[in-house]
Amino acid sequence: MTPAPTNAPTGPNTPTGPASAAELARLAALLADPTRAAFCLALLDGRAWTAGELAAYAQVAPSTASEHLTRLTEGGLLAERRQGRHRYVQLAGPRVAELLESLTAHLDPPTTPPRGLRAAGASAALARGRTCYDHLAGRLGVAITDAMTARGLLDQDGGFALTDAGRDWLGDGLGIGAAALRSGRRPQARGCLDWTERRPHLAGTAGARLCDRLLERRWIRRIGSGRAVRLTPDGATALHELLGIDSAAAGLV
Amino acid sequence: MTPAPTNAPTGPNTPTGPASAAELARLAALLADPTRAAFCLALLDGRAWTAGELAAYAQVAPSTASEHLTRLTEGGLLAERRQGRHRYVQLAGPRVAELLESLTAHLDPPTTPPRGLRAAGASAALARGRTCYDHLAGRLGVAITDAMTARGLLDQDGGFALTDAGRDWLGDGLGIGAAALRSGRRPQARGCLDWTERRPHLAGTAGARLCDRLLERRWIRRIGSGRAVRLTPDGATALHELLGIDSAAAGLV
DNA sequence: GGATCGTTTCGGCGGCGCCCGAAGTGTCGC
DNA sequence: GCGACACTTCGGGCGCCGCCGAAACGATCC
Repeated sequence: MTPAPTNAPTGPNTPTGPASAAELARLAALLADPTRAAFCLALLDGRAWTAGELAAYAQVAPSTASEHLTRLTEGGLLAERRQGRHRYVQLAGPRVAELLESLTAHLDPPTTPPRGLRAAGASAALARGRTCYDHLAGRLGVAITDAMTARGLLDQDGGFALTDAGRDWLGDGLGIGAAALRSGRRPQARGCLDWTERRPHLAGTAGARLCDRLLERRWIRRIGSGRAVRLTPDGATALHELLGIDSAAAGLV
Repeated sequence: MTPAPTNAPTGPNTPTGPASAAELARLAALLADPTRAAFCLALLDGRAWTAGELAAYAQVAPSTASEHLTRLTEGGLLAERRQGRHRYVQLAGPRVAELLESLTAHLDPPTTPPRGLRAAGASAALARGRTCYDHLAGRLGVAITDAMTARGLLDQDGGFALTDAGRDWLGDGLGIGAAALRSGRRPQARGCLDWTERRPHLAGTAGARLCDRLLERRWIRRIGSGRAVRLTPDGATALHELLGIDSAAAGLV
């Protein structure tokens, strides 16, 4: 007995669904081109790039890059700021960064390690620690997240949320008050899946403030102009005192 | 003084980034076609559709639908099951559903209300209550989420997580034990943004088990063959007893 | 003022991909 | 067995889109 198909053709292609298929397709099409995708991934470092930089990065003519940037901006994924003869663009906001994370998290295989000494060194630095839009990722981000969870500051069992103890810890230990954690509709804590570790690390406003604070206190520092960060000696001491993290054992240095 | 652009062209288009731009583009391209997007949105009801149903739904020839389904399946978004002369397809898993949610949540305007009596009636039923892949959405889903939060069963302040009280409540009140909530890497609680309410509702394994249980106990029932569900009189009573929800006032009936 | 640089607009080329109809394969009902 | 049905494969047509180079524009530097 094969059951006859019973699903109702509830509606046509036109806007009957949760959102019109046309809109979804239009959004997806923005990222469906390798060059535009490369732009967005580059901009995941959270900073503003000029049109020319992106063109060079993706190896296309400036005119081509210009057209792509216009599409991405009009599509709401990018925000632009004209300054003199430069066109600075960056991701339109945390929500766009989250969207890109969701998508990249679905890319099946962790990419194979790069060849070459220089590339390998840069890759290793990125794996140790980096920014992911506005929060920390890499082994550093995961280590902090794990330590916070182990100390009952973060709850990963029931989802991904700061505990009351976690909020106190951010306030007392790092001076990140409740006000700094409130920011519109953005969640305070959110899990962001890491592409090197394949494990979640702290994102949301708490993750962003934490990253800000660590940079302010010079516990971490940016390496060159990229998204990689390294732990300073002061930072290693502080993480040990605050969270009991052994930075050498965790492979953070 | 205009600062000179300082971002380093850290690498070419090739796989230097978090994930190769080509892979991201390939994934996005799967959803960049209106017909494929319509398929995926239809499949967000969590059930299996036949190829013919989807073709009729999206108003394309069977041959066209067949090709699209092959691409979506090979791309990892859909899972298929051949049964006799039918090809049943459904979303490949909760992660794909989450991906689609992330994308649809980014579609700017809540779609304008549909014209026509029949369409308006169906739309109103969907707004009252429906399934979203494997959990509850619409006013019903939001009302349950809000009530759980108000009663301290769910923590939305620090993120989105079940509290200890919440786990007890699921176990004692609904017979959903800790074992049922554990399911690989999937989070127990997760916020899913609603397209009608623009507010989060409970997803994750807890949301899925909760939906299962409500269907089992006949507290909710599917309307026809779509994704809309309605609250039964027994269900209204139970929700009032368990969560203090006034279903009439909440617009659930 | 003129030269330079970053960016934009335009034309044109090439290719991919979406679509359909027609024909073919396998399954089910009689 | 034969027809009906669901689906798939194949060719071919059409349109869109990404790419570039050339030329125009505006800001900056000298």
